[in-house]
Amino acid sequence: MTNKAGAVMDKKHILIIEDDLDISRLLRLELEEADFVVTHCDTGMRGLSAAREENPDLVVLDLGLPDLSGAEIARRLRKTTEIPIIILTAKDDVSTKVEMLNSGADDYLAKPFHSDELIARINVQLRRRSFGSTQSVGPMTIDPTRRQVFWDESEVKLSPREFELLVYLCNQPGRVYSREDIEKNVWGDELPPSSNVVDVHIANIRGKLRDAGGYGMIRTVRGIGYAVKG
Amino acid sequence: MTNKAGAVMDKKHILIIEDDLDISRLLRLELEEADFVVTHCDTGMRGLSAAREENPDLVVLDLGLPDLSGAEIARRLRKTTEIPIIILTAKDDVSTKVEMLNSGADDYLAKPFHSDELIARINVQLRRRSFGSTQSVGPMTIDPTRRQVFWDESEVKLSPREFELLVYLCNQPGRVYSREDIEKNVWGDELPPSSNVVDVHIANIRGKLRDAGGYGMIRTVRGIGYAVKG
DNA sequence: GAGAATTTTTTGCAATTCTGAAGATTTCTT
DNA sequence: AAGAAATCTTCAGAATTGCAAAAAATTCTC
Repeated sequence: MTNKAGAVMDKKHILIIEDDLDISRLLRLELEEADFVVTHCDTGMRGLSAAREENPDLVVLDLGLPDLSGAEIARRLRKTTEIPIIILTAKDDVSTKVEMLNSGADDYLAKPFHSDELIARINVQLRRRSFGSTQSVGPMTIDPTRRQVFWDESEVKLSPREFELLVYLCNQPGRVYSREDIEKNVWGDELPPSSNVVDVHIANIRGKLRDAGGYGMIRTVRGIGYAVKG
Repeated sequence: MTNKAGAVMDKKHILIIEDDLDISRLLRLELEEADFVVTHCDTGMRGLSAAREENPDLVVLDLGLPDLSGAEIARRLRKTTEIPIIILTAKDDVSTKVEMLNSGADDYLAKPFHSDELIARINVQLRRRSFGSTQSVGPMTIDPTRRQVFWDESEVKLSPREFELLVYLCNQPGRVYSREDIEKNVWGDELPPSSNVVDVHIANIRGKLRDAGGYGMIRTVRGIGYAVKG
């Protein structure tokens, strides 16, 4: 998944529920290669609790697990969440497909499959959901689709520029962005040569975060620019 | 374009873009059997304009049309709408699949296919996007089949545009939709560059909701657009 | 085709946000 | 510790954006 300059994009988390270790190991490699974070469970029960606890962005579910049927898992996942589910299986008959899709699965891929296709289908599902899931930096949470920032539970209301600036800095928490970088990416190309807009906005963001109880989230790097805690 | 106020509209509308008449005729039968309303176009250009005018709920797109490539059609559809697209084709190679899915298609089915599977996959797409039956956002209830909105128990009478706009915002409660998104998806055809129709309609909806006792349902996000509480 | 309802555009106003300058403060260097 | 450089704070005018009311245009209904 490529990344345009300025966009917040953390890695998506995929949960694999699969009892065949050879396949799961291979899948993990392929998906990590494609820049996903991967968790693996080898039974349905463990998968269900993992889905609840880790809140993945998508579940890849193998049919034919030892403890629970795939349809059962899909239905129980659907009851509590809307996490997209992609079924993976050796069975390729229409009735199974239809049953699974009606049980709440979002896609169905028969083995043997090509990992490029799986990745493309994963991306389709992720594309459809919230365009950027919430990102957390310490106790601060940024939700790009809602355009909201929270410190712990309380909302920090930012102006449009302030929001974009903070999102930009959170692109890579810890990384120091120069004023030049910030001006180019948050303001565009045309700013007067000696303007302190960036500084002023940083100060305003700090002020608003402080009102909500947040200290020391943005670090000044003298002579260079700013960075958020990483 | 959209249905007139009061018209019963519970059947979903599918647009088939397919140049092979045998297949399209068969598809129409199967889909109508499954209780969909079906429109058919035999070229890409006609398909694109039909998609714009008729605002279907889903597009079934055949690859290998005489005038435009499937990827081109998918991309152009995606530019203006979020209508789900299912690709239908004789080609079954991975690279084509990946290309199409990356072009904005939501699913891909290789011929020969079983119509039950196609219908199941259509339902998966529709399930995600629209609320078949009534949907509630807080004390507000939307009944798409009756085209009615309620605040608690009392009906809020909205004009067609107002209704469409509210339904669009309720697609993903909480998500901020830009004015551009809203214009493209609710109005479709290009509006004059500096029109504030969206704002005016939002104001009208707010007014009508307020008359029924509903406050703060639509949030303004300065510089971007609007979102319903979620 | 007249009148009503709806949609769109226009206009003016109010509120928010952005910006640049100037002075105060902090940090760094020697 | 003093001087220099960088950064922070403050604030008022400018620019942008959203809102409301009403007029104009369009569409629908009878």
